[in-house]
This record gives sequence, C-alpha cells and structure tokens, in this order.
Amino acid sequence: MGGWKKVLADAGYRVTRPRKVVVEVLGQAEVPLGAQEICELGRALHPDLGLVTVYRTLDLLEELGLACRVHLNGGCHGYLASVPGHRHRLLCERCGRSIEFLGRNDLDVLIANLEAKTGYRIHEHLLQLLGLCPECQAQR
Amino acid sequence: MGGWKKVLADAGYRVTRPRKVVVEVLGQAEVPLGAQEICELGRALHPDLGLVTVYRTLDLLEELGLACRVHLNGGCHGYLASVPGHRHRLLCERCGRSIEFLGRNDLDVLIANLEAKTGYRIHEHLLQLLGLCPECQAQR
DNA sequence: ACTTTAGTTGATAGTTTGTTTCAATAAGGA
DNA sequence: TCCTTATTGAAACAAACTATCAACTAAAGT
Repeated sequence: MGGWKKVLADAGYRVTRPRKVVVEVLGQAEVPLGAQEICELGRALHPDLGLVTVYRTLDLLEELGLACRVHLNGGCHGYLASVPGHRHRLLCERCGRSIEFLGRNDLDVLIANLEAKTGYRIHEHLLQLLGLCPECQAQR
Repeated sequence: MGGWKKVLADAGYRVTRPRKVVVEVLGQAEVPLGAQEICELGRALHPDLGLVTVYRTLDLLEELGLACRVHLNGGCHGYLASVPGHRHRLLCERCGRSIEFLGRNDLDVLIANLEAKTGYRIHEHLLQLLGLCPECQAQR
C-alpha cells in the first residue's frame, strides 16, 4: 500500500488522483476487471474519472509490472493488480478468483531445454492455469 | 492434410467452402493472423468470403482444437493453425514465427503441486513463450 | 506559500473489432 | 436429383480502444 508510488516516481511519472483511484480499485478487486468496470467502480471515489485515463493508466501499470493483463478462455483480457516478480496466475473459471504463484524451477528447466533445442532466445513467458477453486467445486 | 475434415464431420459440422478457405489460409500462415487479415487473404481463394464467417469459423476451429488463439504482448490475439495435443507455443517477438511444442512433465509436476497446495482443480493451461528466433538474433 | 512548467487529464469524435439478425444459399443424406 | 437444415454474408448494431487538444494539476524551484 504505497510501494507503487515509489515505482511510479522512480520511473519519472507523477502520482495523480486518477492513478491512485485505479490502483485502489485494482487492489480491492478479487476478480479480473475490464477497463469499463474499473472506470465505473473508480467513479465512486472520484466522479470525474475518465475512461481514457483508465486505459492509459492500465497500460502504464502493466508496463511497470504493477498490474497484469489476464487472458480468459473466451473473450480477452481483464486486469489484476500484480506483485512484481510473480508472473504466473491460477484462475477459477467460474468465480474468477485468482492466485498468483512463483514460477518454479520446473519452468526454468523447460525453457532452458527449449532454448537449446530450438535456438530461440526466450525472455518472456506467459503461464496461466484455469480450473475450479475449492468453493466452486463444493457447489457442484 | 485432410484430418480436419473428419474432425468437423465427426462433430456434426459441415465441410463448406468458406471453412476450407480459412483452414487453408491458416495452414499457410507462418505468423499469427487476425480475423481481418484472414478474410483478406481468403478472398484470393474465394472472393465472396465474409468477415462474419471468418469469426464464426475461427470460434469453431478453436473449439475443435484445430486453431488456437495466440496472446501477444501488446494488443490481443491472432490465430494459428494448431496440431491437436500440442498446447504450447514459442513465438518470435520480431518476426512472429512460431513453434509448437509438447507440454513436458515439468509442467505436469508444477500443476500437481499447485493443486495439492491450493485445492484448485486445474484443467486448462495456457503457456506461451516469447523470444527471438535464430534468424532475428542474427540480424542484430 | 506562490509561481512555473511540463506531465496528465477528460470530453468528443473517430477507428477498429466483434456480434446480432435474417433472407438467401449450399452441403449431404434420402 | 430433391429436400432438409446447417451455413453464409450483408447490413446494422454494439463494444472496445485510440487520437486530439484545451484545461488542469503535481512537483520542483523561488
């Protein structure tokens, strides 16, 4: 609850009202949110909040690793707050709740093998798992 | 180069001209294509091809595992032809060329661990790696 | 605290992307 | 070949995202 301000400032960006609001909304969210939704929720805190700014702020937060784009099975992406360094997500298909987890060595081994085999130099990876959370399993 | 017809037929769908065209275009492509692009390329083979049909066909092919949605770092998804069973991709960030590979046990181990730790039941996963292919590395 | 200045904002308009509807068409079995 | 019904494509619509630009405000200097 404050680290993000330093990240913004260190990168030469300003800590503004709308940005605070977007970070706040993302921080509260348990489920990936679209830009539209973030804007509506944010207006409870700052009625003048504009949709355009939400888009811009999301791009910015993503660039700084403070938020991440989530790819759902059907229609694409919502956003979630992100702890830098945690790159991988586990999402519940029914309720949308998510957990971040650290990429284990398993993945590093896989990547190293692939680099050797293909000649590619890999520097980004996107791993997302979909399933049912314990609560949603119980409801069946 | 005909397996897809059987897959369609077995699932109760018809093998139509526009579908052939979309499959053909995807099969030739070395790079993820958007619906718009597929439509334009497809019109070389079938001038009447409609954009709406391309969207519908892509959804269908994805559902049957014959094509897959690819998530790029910036703006979302293009499509690629897909060999069923190969769920993972390695994409070159510069030229867009891609390789499919089989999810190794590394990933299965990771998933089993997570299920045990979180109580989630995982049944889908999305793994995508981004990097530079050998050709693009050489060009620098 | 006051001023300055450059990053930031938000309304409007525009573009791109995807969806709904529905009459016309064509695939595939009889 | 005929018949049934899935499938198609145009047009209209809806959603998602972007460009522009005058007004505003955060933050550094005085």
